[in-house]
Amino acid sequence: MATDKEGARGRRRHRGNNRVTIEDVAKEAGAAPITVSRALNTPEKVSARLRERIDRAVEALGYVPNLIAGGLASAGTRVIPVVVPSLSILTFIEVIHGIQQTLEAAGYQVLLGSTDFDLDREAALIDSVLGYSPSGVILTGLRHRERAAHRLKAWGRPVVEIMELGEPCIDMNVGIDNAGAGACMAQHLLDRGYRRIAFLGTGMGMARDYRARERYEGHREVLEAAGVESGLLFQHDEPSSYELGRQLFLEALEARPDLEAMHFANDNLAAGAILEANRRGIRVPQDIAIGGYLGLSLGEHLTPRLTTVTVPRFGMGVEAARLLLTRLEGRSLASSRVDIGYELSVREST
Amino acid sequence: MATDKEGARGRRRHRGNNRVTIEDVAKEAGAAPITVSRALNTPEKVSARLRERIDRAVEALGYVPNLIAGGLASAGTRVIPVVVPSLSILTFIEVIHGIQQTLEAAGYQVLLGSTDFDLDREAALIDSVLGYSPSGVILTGLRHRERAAHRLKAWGRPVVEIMELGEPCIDMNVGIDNAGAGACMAQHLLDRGYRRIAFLGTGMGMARDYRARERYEGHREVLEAAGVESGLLFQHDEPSSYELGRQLFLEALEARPDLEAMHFANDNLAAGAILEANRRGIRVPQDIAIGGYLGLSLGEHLTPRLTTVTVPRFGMGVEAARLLLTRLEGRSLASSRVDIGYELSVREST
DNA sequence: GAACATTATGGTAGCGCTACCAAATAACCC
DNA sequence: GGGTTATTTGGTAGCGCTACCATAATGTTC
Repeated sequence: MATDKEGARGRRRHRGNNRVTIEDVAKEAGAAPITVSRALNTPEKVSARLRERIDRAVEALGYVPNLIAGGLASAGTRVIPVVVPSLSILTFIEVIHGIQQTLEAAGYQVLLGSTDFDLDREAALIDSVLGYSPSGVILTGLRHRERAAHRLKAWGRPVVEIMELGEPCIDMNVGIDNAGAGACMAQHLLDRGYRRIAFLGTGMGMARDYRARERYEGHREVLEAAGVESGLLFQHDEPSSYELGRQLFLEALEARPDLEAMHFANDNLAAGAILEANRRGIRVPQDIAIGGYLGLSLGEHLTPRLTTVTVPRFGMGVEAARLLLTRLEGRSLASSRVDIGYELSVREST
Repeated sequence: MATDKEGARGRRRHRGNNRVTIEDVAKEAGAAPITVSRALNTPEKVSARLRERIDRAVEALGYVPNLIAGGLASAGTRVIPVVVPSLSILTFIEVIHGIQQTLEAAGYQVLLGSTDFDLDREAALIDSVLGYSPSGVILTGLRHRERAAHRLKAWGRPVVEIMELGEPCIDMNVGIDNAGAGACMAQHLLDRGYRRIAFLGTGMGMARDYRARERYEGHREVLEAAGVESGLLFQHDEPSSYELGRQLFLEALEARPDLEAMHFANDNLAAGAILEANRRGIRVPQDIAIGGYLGLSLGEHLTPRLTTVTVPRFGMGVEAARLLLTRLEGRSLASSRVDIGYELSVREST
């Protein structure tokens, strides 16, 4: 019964990809392949009776849709590439976590790409991932090669740029105001009565993390407006680490023994500094005050607890994913730009 | 001159996916699409002259291959799903980093999946990612639902199971000997002269991180063999954090004030404990010795520096990716099981 | 119950690429 | 030069699915 017409199974061309196809399910359920497709993708368009038969067939055969084929036919796989500068920076990881959790719950998969802060690699990576016909893309930052930005705009699907906020963006933008965050900590240090304040960071050349530079600019403007020495900057160009924080701390202390406060570009550096201060018996904040940026949980466990500007990294990922999903589901967007905000967490180190 | 036969461009069916296709390149270069395909995938099979013309056309038109179409035709996208239990655990992140860096250099993309330590979700996720016709798969651990393991075996492409070592594995296996690592630290603590030694961990029920349980078993056996109290176990079921380390530390101290050493299931917990000891003025290791597992860089910056069992997390990712690539490139494998090893890093906390 | 709107199913074609095989061309040998 | 063997190129078909349209079944209205 129901002999295979037109050549039968098994005459498959390529190396036996013996997976169950939609056709197998259709036969099993006594329906057309297209109807099976509908039953899976838009169940409300298939009668309950048939749908049930199809579901049973799917179950019985262990059918798993070939998303590649589906993607080719409908020009859109359920993949969202997320392109970040580095996977060794905890911040990006936490953002990715938020993105991944939100997207996976909605049936999308995250494709990971990292650029090592190189805009050319970013452009190449964008080209490459567009080859997967993704449903949308999430990028880090607002600065990209012209070619990449242009291609993404022409592409016409949802694109979210994260981490920073500004004009122009390709499509949607979720981030925080870096200059504001830098200014916020600087203002706090001033309010605390500190006057000789340094900024300590890393990779702040244009090539690497220019967001740290924006924070520095915000910091500098506040100090300048207050009529305080504003150009105290210590920086290296290696990736952030506890070790680098330690080094910056010692260097700054040696170069300017009169410093009252240190504003670190991130909590990793600040933590390295506090840990070194602990080791040397330097009292924080009595001898030197220390402020950070990020809100890593480590900060709350140091002695003294680290004063920092807390940024909802996970939340930023969730929000970016939500924006993307909203657009993918065709719902309209209240705003295509979301300021995720930050919060000054005053603790013991300042 | 060369008018478009058969209906011309622009009669494209779906929503104007106006990307440049291989056909456009072929026309531009005056060759057949299949030849363009060859020029890109197996350049050595195309004459230098033609290849150059094609390369120029690719450049001129900004052609980017549609990997979805290629994947459908040749049954294999250059995607490697990496399935881990959680993205909030630094260890997995570092492993993923190693994998990602190695695979991306070889032109593969990492597809990220997380299971939240749920084997059913893992099985569902495996089904789902197989729908992307990936070139291979990397999984965490050796324990999976029967259905998932069976499906992957039948699938016939490279599969690497990471993090732990053992039998049976689906295909290839890169990891470390957890029981051995636990025993190693226990032995060290004994060698140091400590006798009342506790193990402190988290999520060690079968459902969650059973690798920590294996370390505990290794630890216990060593203590038992030494004729020392061996069942001292403190554990919670929340995810690891500094905070949890702090709590476990205090609980253990209260329950057993006579403890001489604490063996933590990982460095996050151990660091939380040391930081709390710092805060309370409890001397480590004089009052209580503390050992960890992982080799996080934080450990080297604590006071005292943390004695730990260092595991090459990044290296494990690199090795897993290498194994996979070796198989994908058709080269033969020295061994399908790699013990990545660990190293006892004796520092100040024991 | 005829005329229409609505919903449920199926047929066909094609997404863009590459496996397979056939044809054309170049290279080589007595 | 005829015959043989490499090398280079092209034609065809189809990977598994879904967009689009056509048709069939059902419901609704007066």
